[in-house]
Amino acid sequence: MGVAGAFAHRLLAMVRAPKGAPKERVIRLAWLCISYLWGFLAMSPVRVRFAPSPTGALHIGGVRTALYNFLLARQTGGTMILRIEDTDQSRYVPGAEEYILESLAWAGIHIDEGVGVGGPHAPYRQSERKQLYRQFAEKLVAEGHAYYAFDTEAELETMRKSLLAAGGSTLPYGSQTRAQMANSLTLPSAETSLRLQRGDEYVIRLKVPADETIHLHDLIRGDVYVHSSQIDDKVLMKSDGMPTYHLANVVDDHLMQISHVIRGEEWLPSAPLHVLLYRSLGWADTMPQFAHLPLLLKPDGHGKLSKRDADQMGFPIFPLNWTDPKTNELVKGFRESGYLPEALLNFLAFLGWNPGTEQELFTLPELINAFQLERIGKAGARFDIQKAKWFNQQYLKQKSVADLAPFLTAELTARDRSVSETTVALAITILKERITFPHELWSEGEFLFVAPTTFDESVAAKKWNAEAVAVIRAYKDALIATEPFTAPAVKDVLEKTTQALHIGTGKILQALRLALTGRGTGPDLMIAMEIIGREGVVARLEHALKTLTVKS
RNA sequence: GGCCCGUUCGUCUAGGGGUUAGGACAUCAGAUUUUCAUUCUGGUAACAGGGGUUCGAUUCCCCUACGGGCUACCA
Repeated sequence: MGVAGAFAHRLLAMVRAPKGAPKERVIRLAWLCISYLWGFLAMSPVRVRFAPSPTGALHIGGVRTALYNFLLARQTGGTMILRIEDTDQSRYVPGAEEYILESLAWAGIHIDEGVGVGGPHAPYRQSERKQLYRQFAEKLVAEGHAYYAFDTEAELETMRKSLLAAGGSTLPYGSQTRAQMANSLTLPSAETSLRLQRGDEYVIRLKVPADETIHLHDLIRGDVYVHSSQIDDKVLMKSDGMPTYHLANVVDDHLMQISHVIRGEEWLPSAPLHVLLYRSLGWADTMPQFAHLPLLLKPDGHGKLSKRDADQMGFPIFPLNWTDPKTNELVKGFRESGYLPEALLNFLAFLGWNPGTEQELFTLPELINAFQLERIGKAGARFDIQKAKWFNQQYLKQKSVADLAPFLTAELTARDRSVSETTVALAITILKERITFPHELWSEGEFLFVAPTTFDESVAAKKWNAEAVAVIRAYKDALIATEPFTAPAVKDVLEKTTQALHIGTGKILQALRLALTGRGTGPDLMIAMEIIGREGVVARLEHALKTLTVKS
């Protein structure tokens, strides 16, 4: 619909345009048709997956990967699949899967099919698909594309060392070295079957061709070529009976009819291996398209953003709070730090992608509409929290008073304070323009409801002088009789008081603020006074006059 | 070390053979706000370097430098 509309619009614009010779126009028209036809083809429903492994908290780069997958799925009316890649039992972390599910739900990245929702290709947890992978691995062995290998870790280590000693650039296990190792290619077949029957530990390795250039077309990076001598005979099935990522990933993507593999750049080096696997399994013609995303880098640009950066850098990198089950250490999440999911998504979308226009604020539907894989950049993007904060502020500003009210009322009820709805609404109105996070409603606005117990020393030293004291003393007396006690009335009285004393209002305003709030800065003071109310204002002024002393 | 990918203001990026190299965040200054914040206006600020190709290169090609990724029976 959107595409058709845009097409019609441009067509119309072109026909109307007086510019260009007729012939030129025809060419341009043809071009336009071709490009939109291409666009339609690219818009055909897509099946994409987000496939994290439950080894800890999902980090923010993973959320971005999920987001890009999701955007493409929604844009094309396609399907977003969640697959859990839990083939490494030793790295499994309890709670991680639930964490992933909850994070995606919070972010608004909806899963159509997969863990948590089910679907036609269930199960979606790789540990539960174990038997499937074995079948394909055995098939590869039977067809000569893979082989059994019996080498122990120690033997592999020895090989590695000897290669290194020889000045080796050769892979530890590949076409150059496999002939010297203990595997079904070198051992007599009787020996192989004996070992297999006996229950010796073994792995299944892919037999990578010796001399071939493997081509890979990446939607983001273009054509990538890797020589097969650079790829080692990767383990497909581990000795514990589990597949490695490479096998499980390719098998599942094929079986689940994935059309686009959108994942981090760290997978680019093994992508040619995956191409080889698709070929060996006879699935070359239905191989998905690849798009390898630029990485999210640490703020200093050195290294990819990692879990360790979380609290060292002073900003979250996990979507939600995460308590490490081993260390019991709590790491704060974006949600708990006050980031709004729509702001985080908007920020994340722009880390490595942009629409090519000058619009920066995008709702989710707008992102879905504007997103294009082709417009994803190639270079790694540093993670800069400043911009995330700005996005958050923008989205927070758009929130209604009703949306924000709970943040304030929760704090108030926690303190057994009951405040009228209109007062809360008034407080939010003056506070919301100044804050970046919802919790700042309280940190910035607490004084509206609770009298200050301390005063900012530096402000007092600068602003609390004889003039201020004179004005505040007179003002306090005048306020006792002020009726009604509203912002305009209170302002009027203040102006009259200062005029009578021949002192500029501006000169004493900060002292007044200090007396009322304990601080030198804050929201509109007159409205604040209305919220505090006559009784509170007078009491606070009296307290301040007693407590603060004029320093000469 | 080897292989792969990359490099436009401090950061995210637009652009692309001839542009005053555009925007946003951050920063600085001014205006508004009788304070601060918000808002508005303006400023500082970038094509990594060297060779080609070309009338012309930031844009295309090569090399170098730098950065990143991978190099596990981890994903």
